[in-house]
Amino acid sequence: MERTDSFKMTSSFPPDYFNLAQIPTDQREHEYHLSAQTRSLDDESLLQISASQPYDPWQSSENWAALRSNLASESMTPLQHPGHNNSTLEPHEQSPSSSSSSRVIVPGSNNTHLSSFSTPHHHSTPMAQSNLQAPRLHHGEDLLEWQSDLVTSSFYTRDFFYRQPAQLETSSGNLLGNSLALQGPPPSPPISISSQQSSSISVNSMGPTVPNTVADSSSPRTSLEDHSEGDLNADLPYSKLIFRALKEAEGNKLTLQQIYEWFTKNTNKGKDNTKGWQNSIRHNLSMNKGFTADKAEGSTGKKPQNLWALTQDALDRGYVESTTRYRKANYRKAVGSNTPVLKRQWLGSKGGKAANHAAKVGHPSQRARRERHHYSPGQHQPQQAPQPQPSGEEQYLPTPPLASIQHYHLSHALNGLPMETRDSPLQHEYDYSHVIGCTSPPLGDNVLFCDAADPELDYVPLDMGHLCCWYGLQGPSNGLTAGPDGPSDLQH
DNA sequence: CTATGTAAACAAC
DNA sequence: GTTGTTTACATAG
Ligand SMILES: [Mg+2]
Repeated sequence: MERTDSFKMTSSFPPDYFNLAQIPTDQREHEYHLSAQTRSLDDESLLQISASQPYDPWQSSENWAALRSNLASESMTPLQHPGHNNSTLEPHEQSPSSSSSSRVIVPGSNNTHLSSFSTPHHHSTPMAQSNLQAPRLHHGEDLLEWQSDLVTSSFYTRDFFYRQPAQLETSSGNLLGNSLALQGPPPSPPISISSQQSSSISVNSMGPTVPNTVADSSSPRTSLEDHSEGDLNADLPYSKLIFRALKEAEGNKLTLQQIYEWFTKNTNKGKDNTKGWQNSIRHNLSMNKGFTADKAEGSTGKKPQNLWALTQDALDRGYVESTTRYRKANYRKAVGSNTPVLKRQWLGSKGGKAANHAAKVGHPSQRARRERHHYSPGQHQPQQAPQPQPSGEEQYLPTPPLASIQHYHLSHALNGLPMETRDSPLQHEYDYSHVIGCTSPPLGDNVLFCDAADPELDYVPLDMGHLCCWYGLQGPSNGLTAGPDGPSDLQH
C-alpha cells in the first residue's frame, strides 16, 4: 500500500450532502457521522470525525432497534474472537439511553493507518464529482477509498456489542469521558478531533443510520416486547447469517451441510421447504470474498467436503462485506423493458464454463452440451436490423463472461483475480469497452474489433482462442450477434 | 444506485 | 444429486 496523502478535514458541508442510498452500507456509517455531526456544528467550525465510532456494520437499520432491545435479554453467544484482541476495543460508547442522547466522539485507538490514504486509481463515485462544498479530502474522487479505510479499521463490531450489553444499556455520558481519559489522546488522530468531546451531537439513540421517526414507525414492535431470540437472525441477510454460523463454529469452519443445518436451526430462511435458501447460501458463499472454501481436510475416506471458513480478513474485521460488492458491475438498465427476458440472456455466459474455469483447475472436457435455455426459437427476432450503434453514452454492452477474464488471468499466472479486478488498475488490460464487435463464430474467425483509438492498448487482451472457448462451443447460436442483450435490445 | 434475494445454467464430482 | 461459480433479473429503499 502506498498510502501517502494525509488529510485533514476542517471544512463543513451541508447536512444532507450525502446521499446514503448511493453509498454502500459499509460506508454509510461514516457518512452518517459526518452529516450528523455537521448538523450540530452550527456553533462549531471544526468538523469532527470519528473514525472509530461504534459501528456495527452488521446491523442494518431495520434491525437496529431489534438488536438493541435484544442486547439486554440475549445471552450473548460466547464468541471466541481469534484475530481479535479485545483489549483494543476500548469501550468508547455513547449513551443511547440519555434522553438528549449525546454522542461523544472518541478517536480510535488503533486506527493508526487512518492518517493517510492512497490516491488510488479511478473510482468515480456519486460524490466524486460532487459539489464545491464537499470536504476536500484531497482529490474528491478518493472519498470512497477513504471511507473504506475508515470502515476497515473500525473495531466496533457486532461482537463488541454482544459482549458489552451492560455498557450499552447503562452507559452514561461519563462512560465516554472515562474511556477517553483512560485512553489518553490518541496517537495522532487521523482527522482532527476537536476537544469539545462533551459536545453533544444531536443524534437520536436509535442507532447508526436510522432517524428516530423512521425506526419508530416502521418497527413498533421491536421496542420492548417480544424478542425471544429468533428475530435476531430473522432479517439478517444471508451473508451475515453465514458469518454468524461460521463464527460460532469451532475453527470458524463448516461444511456446506453444516451451514444448512445451522440455518435450519437458527433462521427462518432455513426453515423453508424449498431449496431456494440453500441456493442462496451457496451463492453467498461463492460470491462473498469473506468466505472461502478451504479444501477439505483429510476427512477419512469420505467425499472430501469443503470446509467453508471465514477469511482472516473477515475475522479481523468482524463482519463480511456485502455480497453485492463482489458482483459484477451493474448491468441493469439498457435491458429493454419490453424485451423478452429469455432473449436477453447471454448464451453461455452463465456459470457453467465460466464458473468452471474460474473455479478449479480442471480443463473443461467439452462434452456435448444440451442447449436448453434456448429461447423460443419462435418468431420474434426480427432484430437483424443493423444496429445504429453507439448512441453516445449508455451503450450497454453485455458483460462478458467472467470466465474470459479469469481465464485470461490464469493464462498470465495472475493468480485468479476475482471480480473486483474490474476495478483494479489492471482493468485496462481486459476492458471490454474496447470491444466493438465480434464476428459470428460459425462464419468468421471470432475476430474482435477493437477500438484502436486507445494508444495505451498495445495489444488485444483476449486471444481468439479464449473466445472460441466460450463462444464457439456455445452451440448454434452465436455470442454477441445473437446475444439477447445484443444491439437490437439497445433500442430506445 | 445499492443491497439482497432468487432462479438458473453449468461444470465437476 | 451435490457443490461451487457465475450471470440474470427483481425489488426494496
Ligand atoms: Mg467466497
